[in-house]
Amino acid sequence: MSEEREKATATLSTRVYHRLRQDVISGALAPGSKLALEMLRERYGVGMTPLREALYRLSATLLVQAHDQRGFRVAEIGLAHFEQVVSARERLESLLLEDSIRAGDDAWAQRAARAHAALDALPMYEQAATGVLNAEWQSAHHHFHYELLSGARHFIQDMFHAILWDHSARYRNILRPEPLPEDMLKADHARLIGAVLERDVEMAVLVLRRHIRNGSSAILDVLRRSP
Amino acid sequence: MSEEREKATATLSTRVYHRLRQDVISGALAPGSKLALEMLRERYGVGMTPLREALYRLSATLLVQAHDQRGFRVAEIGLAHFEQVVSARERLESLLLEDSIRAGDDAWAQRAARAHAALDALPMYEQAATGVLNAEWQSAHHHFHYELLSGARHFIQDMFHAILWDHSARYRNILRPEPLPEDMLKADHARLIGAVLERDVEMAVLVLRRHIRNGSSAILDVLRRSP
DNA sequence: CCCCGCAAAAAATTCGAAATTAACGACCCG
DNA sequence: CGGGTCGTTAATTTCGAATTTTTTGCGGGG
Repeated sequence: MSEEREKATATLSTRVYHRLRQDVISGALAPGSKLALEMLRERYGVGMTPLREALYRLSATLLVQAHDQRGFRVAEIGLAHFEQVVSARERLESLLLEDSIRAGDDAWAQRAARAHAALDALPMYEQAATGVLNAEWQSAHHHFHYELLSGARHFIQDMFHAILWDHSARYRNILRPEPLPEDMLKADHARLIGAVLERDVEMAVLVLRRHIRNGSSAILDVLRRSP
Repeated sequence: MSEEREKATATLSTRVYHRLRQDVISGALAPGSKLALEMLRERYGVGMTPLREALYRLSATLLVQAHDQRGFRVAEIGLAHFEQVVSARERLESLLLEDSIRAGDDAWAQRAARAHAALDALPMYEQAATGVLNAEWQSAHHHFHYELLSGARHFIQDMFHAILWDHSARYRNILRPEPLPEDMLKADHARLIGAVLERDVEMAVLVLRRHIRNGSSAILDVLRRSP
């Protein structure tokens, strides 16, 4: 696919950007920690130039902060910040879902349905007990939500959504909240795709808002317990 | 001010970023045009490194597009794109204004009132006939709208708003639509600050939405006439 | 004892050129 | 005559070192 070709022709700058982004989101690079250039150069095995280019690109998503003449730091996490991420996601995703349902054609609805089927078939946790998320499930989950909101193309708002999603994922990865009951998520997703296929905007938006809030509440608990 | 100090310690990368951004917004660098690195290096009198860093930062705001292994281009303009910018602005600014009025304290309301007074005192056009916008007025206009929406601090949404504002300004600068009647804008601004001081969310949001639509309609006309 | 200023060290920034990749055009072959 | 291939040229990307700036540690007043 086009992804393959893009990877083949990707510059070092772009490849480092993706690895760096992943390391910030996963928590491998801790919030607030200094991003010493020499250390990163070693870590990713590249020169100064692509490294700095990647860091500046990431700084535009607020996952890292750039300070003139004093380098880069991983963005801090905190209750106030996360509340804003959740609130912005709830608002933005509601609007995008509404637009999608109104403007999306049948091909879109089918893509969403397929994404739901794929997600539904996967187990959420590696082993039921541990509460460790299954990487495949995470990817399918992201894809499902992405397809849901992609019925109407929104150049800019899609970018905003991607940024907010990354920030959310970071909090989940770092704070490792109480795992959610798999049944509840499955039910949410089923209701979501159901409402979408019936073109029931009101229901779909309601379910999505609750889905976002439910998924955030355990993280908010952790943040409120230990600031 | 802190601005002064920041300028003093700003890196070349940051200074080039601001100049590049201004040149894209003003239209000095035409939509769709190729950003040849050698040409830009000459134009801004800097080396490759800060230039590329600035270009990547701008690419994160969608004002320029980066293509791996084939350089950078200024983003295209078009009707569909502008409609999305306007729609996103209307939605986002409504939400931010609502939050501002609810959460903003008296100090905020006073800042907004001062910004309005400063704006109201300035003439909108250089000379009434030409329809050329007064640069001072533009800056005061931006500042007024920024203050209006800054009653509640929103790290991420504020960034989104800044991006949308830049895109809007670019269309205005490039397409040079029929100038708006100065009286109408003055009336909009007066109603806005009035509603804010009375903490009338419903009225303020209504006026703001119409203000955005009114300001966009002449630009939409130009886009619809000549794609 | 703390604060200020002054080196020395460390870190970030920037440059110019080398290495890599895409774009262009002439040439050959079907 | 059209389509594809191979040089050649032009452009982008990358590196390593030089430059500039911040940080750190130390000694001398206040």
